[in-house]
Amino acid sequence: MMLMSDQPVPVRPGRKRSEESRLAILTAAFELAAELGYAGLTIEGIATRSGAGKQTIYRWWPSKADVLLDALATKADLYVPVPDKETYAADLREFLIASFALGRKQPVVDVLRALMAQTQIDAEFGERFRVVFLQRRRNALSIILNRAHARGELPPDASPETIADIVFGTIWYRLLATDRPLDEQLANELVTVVARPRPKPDSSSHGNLT
Amino acid sequence: MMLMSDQPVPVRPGRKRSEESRLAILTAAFELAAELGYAGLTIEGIATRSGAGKQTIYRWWPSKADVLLDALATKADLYVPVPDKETYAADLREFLIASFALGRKQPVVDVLRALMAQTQIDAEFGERFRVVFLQRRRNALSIILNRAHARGELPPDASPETIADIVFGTIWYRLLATDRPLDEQLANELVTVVARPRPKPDSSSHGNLT
DNA sequence: ACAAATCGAACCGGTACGTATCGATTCAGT
DNA sequence: ACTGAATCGATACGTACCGGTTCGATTTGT
Repeated sequence: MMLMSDQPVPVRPGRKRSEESRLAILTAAFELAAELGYAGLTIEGIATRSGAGKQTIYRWWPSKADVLLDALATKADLYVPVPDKETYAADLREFLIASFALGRKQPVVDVLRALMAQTQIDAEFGERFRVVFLQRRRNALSIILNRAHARGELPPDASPETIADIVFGTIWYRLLATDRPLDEQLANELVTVVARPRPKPDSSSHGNLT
Repeated sequence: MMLMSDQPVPVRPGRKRSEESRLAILTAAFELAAELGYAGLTIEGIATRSGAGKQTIYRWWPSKADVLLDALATKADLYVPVPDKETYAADLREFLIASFALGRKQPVVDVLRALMAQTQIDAEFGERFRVVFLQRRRNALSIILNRAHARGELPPDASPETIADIVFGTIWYRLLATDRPLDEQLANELVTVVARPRPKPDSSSHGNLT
C-alpha cells in the first residue's frame, strides 16, 4: 500500500482521502481481475464496480497495474512468516511450504502473473513491483540464508544471491510457464538441491561440520 | 513460422503468398519492438514500416505477439546446439554458456520478455509460445538429462522435470525480475547445484536403483 | 482468357485511455 | 462562522488503437 499516499504531513486543509473509496477500488480491482482476467480489466470497469469516479482512481494510482499491486498488499493473507527451526533445510522447507500455500490461491496467482507481465512491458511499474513485492519476499529468504551462513550450514555451491534466484526462479517459472503445481514434492526437491541436507539418517548425523 | 499457413497442398489457384512481404513484416516487427518496446509496438506501425497493408498482417497472424514469435523463430541465431561431452556437468555447462550468449543480445531478450508477458495475459498465445519456443528449449535440455540418466550420472535429488524447471526458472527469473546478467558464474553455480559433479566417482553412489 | 487469391490503401465502429471540468462535500485555519 | 483547499462522484471530450470491411490493382495458376 501507500504507493502514492505518503502523506508526509497530513496537516493539509481540504477533504481527507476517502478510505472507503480506496478500499472499494482495491477490492473491485481484485475481483474484476479474477473475473475477467487482466486483459479484461479496465480503469473504467473498476470505477463502475467500486462506485468511484475515474478521476479518483487516476488521482491516486498511475496505472491499473499499480491498483492491483496495491490491492495485493492489502490482502493480508499474503503474509509469510520467516520460520526459525533447527536447520537451514527445515527453515527453507517451511518457507517454501508456506509460500506455496499462497501460490495455490488462483486469484492471487492470476494477479501475480499479471503484475509480472506488466513488469516486462512497463519498466517504471516494474521497478515498483520489484521494490514492493519481489524484494520483500527476497529479504525474507535472505534472513534464512544469512542464518544458515552464520551456522556454517550454507553449501558453498552458490552465492546467496544465486540461491535466491534459483528458489524464486523455479517458483515463478512454474507459475508463468508451466501447468505444474507448487506442491510438496517441489518443496522437497528444492530443499534437497539447494540446501542439501544430509539425507542419510544412518551416517554422520548431527555434526554440522560440512 | 507457419503458425497459420499449414497449407497441406498448395494446389490453390490464385496469387501466392508474398515471401517478401512476410520477411519485411517480421523484420519490421522485430526492429520496432527493439526501438519502441513492446508497449509501443503496434500493428499499424508494423504495416507502415514493412510497407505492407494491415490486412496482410491480420490475414496471417492473429496478434502482434504472434508476429514477434514468428520473427523470433526466423532469427536463425537462436539455434543452440546440444553438446555431447564426456560428463553430464560438462554438457550442462556448455548448454548454459551457449544459451546465455543469446541472453545477452538485448533485442532478443526484449522480445522474449514481451512474449513471456503476453503469455500471462493471453492464454491462447501462451499455449503457442510454450509449444513453439519453451518446449523446444526444454527438449534440448531433456536430451542432456536423459543421457546423464543413462550414464547413471543424474543425482536423484530431483526429477528431470524439476531439474529443467530449476534451470530455466533461474534463467527466466534473471531476465524477468532482476538486473543481474547471465554470466559464466551463474552457469558454474547452476552446474554445481544441479549436476553436482562427483568429486569422487568412486564407490557407493553407482548402484542407483531407480 | 479467366478465375482465384493476393496485394496496398482507405475507411468504419467500438473500446479504452487519459484529461478536463463540474457541482458538491469535507476539513483546516482564521 | 467564514474562507480556501482538497477531495469526492460524474460526465464529457479528444486520442489511439484495434478488429474488420471494402476497394481497385496485381499476380498467379488453370
